[in-house]
Amino acid sequence: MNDSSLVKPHTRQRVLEAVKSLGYIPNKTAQVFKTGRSRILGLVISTQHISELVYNAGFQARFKALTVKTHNEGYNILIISSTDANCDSYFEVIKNQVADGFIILSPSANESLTSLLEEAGIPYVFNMKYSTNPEDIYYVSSDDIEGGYMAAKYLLDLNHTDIRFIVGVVKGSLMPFNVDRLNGFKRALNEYSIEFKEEMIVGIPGQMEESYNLIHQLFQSHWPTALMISNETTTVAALNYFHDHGIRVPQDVSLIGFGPSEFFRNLRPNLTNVSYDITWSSDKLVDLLLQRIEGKMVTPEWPKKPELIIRDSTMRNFRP
Amino acid sequence: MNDSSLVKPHTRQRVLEAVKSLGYIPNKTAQVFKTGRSRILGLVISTQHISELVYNAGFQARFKALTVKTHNEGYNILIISSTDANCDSYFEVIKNQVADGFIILSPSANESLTSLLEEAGIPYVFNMKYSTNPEDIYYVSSDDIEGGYMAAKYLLDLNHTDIRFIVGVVKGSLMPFNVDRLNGFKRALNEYSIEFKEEMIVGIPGQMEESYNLIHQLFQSHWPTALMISNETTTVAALNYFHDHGIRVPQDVSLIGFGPSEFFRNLRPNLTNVSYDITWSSDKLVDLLLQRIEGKMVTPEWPKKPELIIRDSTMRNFRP
DNA sequence: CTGTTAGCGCGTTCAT
DNA sequence: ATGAACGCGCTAACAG
Repeated sequence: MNDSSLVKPHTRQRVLEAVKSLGYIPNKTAQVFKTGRSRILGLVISTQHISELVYNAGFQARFKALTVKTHNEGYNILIISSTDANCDSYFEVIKNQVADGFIILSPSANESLTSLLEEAGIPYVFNMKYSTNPEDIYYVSSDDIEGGYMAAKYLLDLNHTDIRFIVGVVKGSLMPFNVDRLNGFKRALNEYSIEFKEEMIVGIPGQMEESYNLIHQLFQSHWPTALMISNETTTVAALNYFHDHGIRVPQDVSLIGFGPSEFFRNLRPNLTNVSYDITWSSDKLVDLLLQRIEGKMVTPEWPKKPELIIRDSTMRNFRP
Repeated sequence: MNDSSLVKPHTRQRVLEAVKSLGYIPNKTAQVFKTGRSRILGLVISTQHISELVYNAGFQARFKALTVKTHNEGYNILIISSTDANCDSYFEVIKNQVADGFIILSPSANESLTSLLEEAGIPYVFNMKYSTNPEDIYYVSSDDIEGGYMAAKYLLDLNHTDIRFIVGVVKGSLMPFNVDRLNGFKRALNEYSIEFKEEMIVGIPGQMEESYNLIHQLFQSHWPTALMISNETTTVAALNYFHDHGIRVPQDVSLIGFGPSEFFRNLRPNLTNVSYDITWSSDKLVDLLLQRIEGKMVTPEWPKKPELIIRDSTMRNFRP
């Protein structure tokens, strides 16, 4: 049944016939037990993350890319949702799953989780760098510093100086990739000798309603000439707010989004955006995990630079 | 370790200490093998379906609802993607997975798949009715006839008679739920003594680009006063087309969507839509499957009626 | 309450 | 080229 080359075609034929007539189905569980390989990869996500799925185009794109790649490699994905954002609880959940390895989409991974996984000998990868320890190499990051830089530089070139950078905030602190984007933003300001002010950064929770309200508050108190928005849901909320209040994009305010280009192309107006190659990074992530699991060779690569897609939501600033 | 009530607290304490000091982790695979229960539910999806994930709000909502419900019941979801649309291949994929049961999101299930699963004793449920055999009871449907009816009736009450019903077409044929919606549509026409014409039905593939182009063709040849659109992607494509060509909603054309209310609330204009309770039906679906797996009692219920959410994309027709 | 043991269904090895 | 036997790590049943 397992295509062994030691079996005569005739014998195989007879076996297969018996299988068919008896309706025999091999016990997959016993196979997994015996071989120690389930060909399942665990995808660890917080339940909160799943709840924000609608309109979170970045997650959708990553989910799709991971599923397709995993399928092509002969694996399946097990969705492992953890209610608790506490990272130690992640380990409890992870070790209780049947999987050959784990992809951890964690906004808040930490070093104790890493060491627990390492000690237990469980193969894992993270979708972003979360620690400063140079020995932590099991992640595929994107070049977020460059992303923040290129968006800001483009706006500065268009004569915008009154910019607001809207970033998602989880439990009062910035996600690591947002810290990077922010640093890129600051670097661009610095190059153009524009002083960075704290008020340029606007922290916003990722949900639609709250985003809408906070955009409202922002524009009540001060109307910037340009906006960079670090997550898709808030970008949609902002567009809706502008639509509802007759604020024209880009005439009254320029707007740059971050995320999958396809998503922004289907908005109106078409949005200028910083686009990351999520398919690429997802593929690399799975390759990295399979390397740990099956010793598959992987050529290490630098994070791919994001791309600035210029469309219809940005224009030159003429305000003083 | 398994919280047996037969063990003295003191002994348990000692065991737990040993576990900790040795770093012992139970072999989940062996547990699954021995007990025959993995607490995994397989979610069977075609790869094409996954590819259309972005903007497919109905799928996102169902995925989220299923994941949350499953998690609450102490199970995890295994994503099983099948490349082939051929249903016999589904069985091959399904029987090769470690799972206690399967949720099949198939647009094209058939009766041979059912009988294969039945014979093999594999617990399964479908997310929609796909056959006319009254013995096939393992599905949770929604009341799509009513959905089509209430949308059409609402438009007819608003004096619209020149209506187009845009429905997704897969491989040249309508999905079963679209057949139902269409029948509801016809029933409403009949009640108002409006003659049904074939041209009222416009078949469209679900993707964004094609939808956009077909909407364009439709409006080039004939401009109806109202549109009912059976899938979300096409709805977004239509809104984008109207935006790009200065067609006002609802002044120039009324529009009714089908799908999760939340999705349509975040569009501009806010869309009148027929809303199904996907959380409810997903919960019921998981309950039904768990009933088959663990003999859990389930009270059978009628499909829940959809709700017509009236918002800003529909108005009275004044054209003759 | 605690310690011992059979056996789940495979893949693998070894003898024929 | 084929058949027989072993054992993976755990749970459950049973003896003590």
